[in-house]
Formats: sequence, C-alpha cells, structure tokens
Amino acid sequence: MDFRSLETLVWIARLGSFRAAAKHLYTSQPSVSARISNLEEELGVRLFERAGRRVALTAKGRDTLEYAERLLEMRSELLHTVADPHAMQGTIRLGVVETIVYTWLPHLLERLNEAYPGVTLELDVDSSLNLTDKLTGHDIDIAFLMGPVNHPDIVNAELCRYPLSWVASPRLPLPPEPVHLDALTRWPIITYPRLSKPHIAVQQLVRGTSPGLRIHASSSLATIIRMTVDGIGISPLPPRIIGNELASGSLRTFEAEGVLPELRFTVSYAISPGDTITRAVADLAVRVASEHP
Amino acid sequence: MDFRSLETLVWIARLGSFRAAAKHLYTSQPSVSARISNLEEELGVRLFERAGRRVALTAKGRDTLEYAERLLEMRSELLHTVADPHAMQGTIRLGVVETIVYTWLPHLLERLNEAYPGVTLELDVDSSLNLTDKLTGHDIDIAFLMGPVNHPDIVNAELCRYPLSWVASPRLPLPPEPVHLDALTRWPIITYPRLSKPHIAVQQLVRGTSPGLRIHASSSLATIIRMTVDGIGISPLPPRIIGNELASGSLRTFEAEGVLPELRFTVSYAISPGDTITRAVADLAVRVASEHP
DNA sequence: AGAGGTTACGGGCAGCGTAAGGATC
DNA sequence: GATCCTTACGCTGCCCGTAACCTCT
Repeated sequence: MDFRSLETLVWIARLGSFRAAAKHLYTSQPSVSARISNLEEELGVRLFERAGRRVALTAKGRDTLEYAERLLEMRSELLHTVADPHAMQGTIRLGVVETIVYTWLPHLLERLNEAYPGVTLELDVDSSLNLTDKLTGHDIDIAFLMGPVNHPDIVNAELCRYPLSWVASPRLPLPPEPVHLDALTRWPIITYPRLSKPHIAVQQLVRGTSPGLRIHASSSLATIIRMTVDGIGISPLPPRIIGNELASGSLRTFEAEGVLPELRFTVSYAISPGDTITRAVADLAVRVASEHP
Repeated sequence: MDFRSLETLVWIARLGSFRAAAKHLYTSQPSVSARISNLEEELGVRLFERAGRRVALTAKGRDTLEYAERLLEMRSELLHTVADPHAMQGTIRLGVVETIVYTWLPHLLERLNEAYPGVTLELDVDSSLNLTDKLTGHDIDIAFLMGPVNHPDIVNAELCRYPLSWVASPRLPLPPEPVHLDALTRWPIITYPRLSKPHIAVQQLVRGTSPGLRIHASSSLATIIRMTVDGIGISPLPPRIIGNELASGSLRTFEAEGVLPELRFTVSYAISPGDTITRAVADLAVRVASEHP
C-alpha cells in the first residue's frame, strides 16, 4: 500500500471511472487498473464492483476510501508543516479568465516561481463559464474567474473587483455629457461572450431600446480591445486592463446613462484531500490580487 | 514519501542509529541511508543531525516523526479494519520460554496459521531474562515469558499461571508424608537458570539448610526433565508440562515443606506504531492460553 | 460499435546489496 | 582502530505505457 494507490482510489471514487482517474492522474488506464488490483490483493478484499459502464465502491471500498482520504490529508499536512516550500513538487492546472491575464497574473506567476520553484503550472485561459465546468469536472484544480462558483465541493475566495466603464475610440463622435441609452445603441456594442455576467448586464441595460441593437460577443478580450480601438463599436471594459490604450489615447472612457456592474473575481477550487499546493496557490493569489489593485 | 521511509525514520529515532534500524528492518544500512536521504531531499529539510557516534533528530525531524507515527498508526488501523486477515503479510519475531513451548504454543501456532496464513513467525526460545532484554532492545517483537516486563514502552497481559510441584523419579526413596527441608536437600535440586524467578524461589526456600545444597541450573527444560527422570535429582516443575512422564510413571510429584511459588506468564510487547499483527498475536495468545489451561 | 476494464509484453528506473571510502571518538 | 554513515556500482524487480482483447450497453 502506497500513497499513490490510495490517491488513485480516491479519484476513481470521485470521478466514477478508472479511465477518468487515469486522465486526471496523468497516467494510463491500465496503470490505474493495476494499482487498484494490487491494493485489492494486498487487502484481500474487492474494493470496486465492476458492473458495466460505471464502477462502484464496495462496502469495504467505502471504508478504505475514508482512511485513504484521512491518510492523504495527513501527508499533506506533514508536507505543509515541515517541508521547505522550495522543495514542493507537482503540477497544478490553473484556469484563468483573460481579464486576470491582463492584470496581475504575471505578478502571481513570478511570485509562485519564487516561492514554489518545483511546482509546474498548466495554464488554461478560458471564459468563466467554461472554467466553472472544468472546475466541477476536475479538469482543472483551481481557477480565477468571475465567481463565485456555487457547488458544494468548491471553495471560493474573493480576489478583486473591477468596475466597468464605457470605452470607445476617440474617433467616434461622442458628446462630453452622459450618453442616452438610445444614443448608445447607435454603435455596435462589443463585449464578453454570451451568457457571461457582463454580457447579460449589457443586454438588460439596453433592453427595450432601439431594435437595431447589435452586440458583438467575443471570447477574446484582446479582440474586443482591438475592435474597439479600430472604432468598430463601443465596449464596457474595466479601465484597469486598458491602461496602455488610455495612456496612448487610442481609447477613451465616456459616461453613459445606466449603471454598469462591477466585475467580481474569485479564486475557486475543489477541496481535495492531500492537496497542499492548490491552497497555497489560492492564498498567494489573494495576496497578489490585493497588492496589484 | 512512502510508508517504508516513514517506518525507517521511526525506527532510527527509536533505536538511535541507522545501523540498528537497518538490522531491525531486515535491510542493509546503505538502504536505510538512502531512504532517509530521499526523504530529506523530498522535504528539502535535514531530518537527522549526523554528529559522531549517534544520530539525533532535528526539530523538523521531530515534527516529521510525529506525523510518521500517526500515518503508520492510521495505515495499521485501515489494514485492521478492512483487510482480510488471510491477506495479512509480514514477519514477527516471537520470543517464547520453553515452558510455553511444552504447553499451548503448538495450539497457538496452528491457530495463527489458520487466521493469518501470510504471516511468518520467527521463533526464539530463550529464558525470560534474556527475552526481556531482547524485547526492550527490539530484537524481538513480542514474547511469552515469566512477566510482567516493567518497562515504559512494554505492554503486558496475563496468559496463564502454573503452580510448581516437587517432582522426582519414583526410584528415589521418598516418604509419603511431606518431606522436611533438610531432607529435601539430600538430593541435588535441578531447576531453572540462575536469576530466574523459580531459581531464586528455591534458593530462598532452602536457604539456611544443610550447606551441602547443590542446585543444578539448566536453561533447557528438556534437560531438567531428563535429568530428573534419570534420578539425578529432584526438581520443582509445573505438572502441566510433564503430563506424559506422570502418566507413564517415569516421574511422580511429592509434597515438601514450604511453599513453591506459582509461575505467572505474560505476553509482553512494545507498543509500536503501525503494528497490527503483534497485537493480533497477543490477543490470540491470551485466548489460546485460556483455552488450554 | 463504442466506451471502458483486463491481460500481455517489452523497456526504463528506482531501490537493493556488496564493497570501498571517510569521519569521529 | 573501531564504529558508523556515505558513496559507488552493478543488478534485480517493479511499474509504466502500448497494444490487443474482452465485456457490457
């Protein structure tokens, strides 16, 4: 019995199949089979009922699972207590929304590299919606996204809040006073993807105005900014991420009728036995986010 | 980090040297060095201070030791709870006094073989005195001896009590009435080794009688019995172990002045993290001893 | 037929034991 | 010089990944 086998047991139980556990643990499915097979032989007990599509824990398997989780938790505590952070090893899958990439993610990566040089990061830049799915499906370990994620196994902590401003190219003829909603919709609105919080907020804001409303949705923040700089439309963006464009004059903010919501970002991760690093990354992210508002 | 390394850590801490731990764990000393070296590298922390003759735990080492003991204890509990006893594996070193060998040890061995066929026993038949030393020195894991062993780390449980009787060959001219002490010492007394409880009891009993007292001490019960059968002397023995000789008439008991003590046997073992089997053997021994009085 | 677990098999690496080296009392 | 830990080195055995096989839905 080794920790690797116990970890394998835990992930099969969580994900419901040998194959999924293999994928999660970066190994082959036969290897997972072998680990469980050895464990079963060592205990002289069947741990999983292989019935058709889905495997299910036996009674003994459930008992073993409890011990496995406690053992992994204790090992994690040991590592956290006595191990030199520089010696920590492992890979964590980090999901990030593009907004964070444009703000303090580089600072975090630098700090992570200092504090935990042995830890490998696998970056996954995606929308908050997709990241939420990936998080609950255990395809990533931790995510910085527009949260919180409402799921029993997911822990959320607030990272930062960015207010939205209307932004446009200086070439667009906008008045100095606040723009009326009807006037606003003279231009296409370029914004975050469908079903995202900012997208929905914009939809609600301009609902009932002129029927010619066009909303361009883009999952790429770089594209939104580029299209706005090119004068294709206006967009609600956090000024925080377009510091360069505002400074160089290629974009400017303007006032408009109605209230744009604040974007709230959280760090969210699944509580998982024996995972010290994820929590360490979350803690560091909270700190870095507060240091680079 | 694996359980084997943690176990190695624990035993170095207990025994005070890599070499002793290697011996105890049935492996080579360089192997023990390597295990600790790997553990230290993984944690990025020095666990032992190698200063001259004796190694000492560092502060981090002491913390690690605590976790190691808890982890091993938990693994043991897991094995005890869910594992099929038939699948248990391992070797335990069992020290036994000869008296027990002659009474219920065979029954115990049979029962052990039924309940834990995967467990290997290493039998060490010796005197209670030597077994006590071996037990405190961790050269054996568990012992059945004239106890209890008074040592902080040793647990004792009573096994059985055998009264002593005076025994002699029928060829010796003994009166039917109780023999006086002075008359008793006409023959050599053949008994347990020097410093053993029965030996001391006999010495105290016949102290102050005729100066010609001869006590033959033998560490071999078989030899004591044989010499007594041959009429070389008389001996205080538990009738329980000479059933054959009494039945065949080659030995008989007789009454004598004074009280011979009872022989009390205990099962004694060091409390050790992660050792399920030792406790299982102890429990079974208590049961078997009570079933074969 | 496709998804998923098992079996078979060859290759790589970790861990072992032997033997030699070095430090401390 | 004795004792004990470390380093060096060749070897074995375990574990892994690929691929073929089997079994359910």
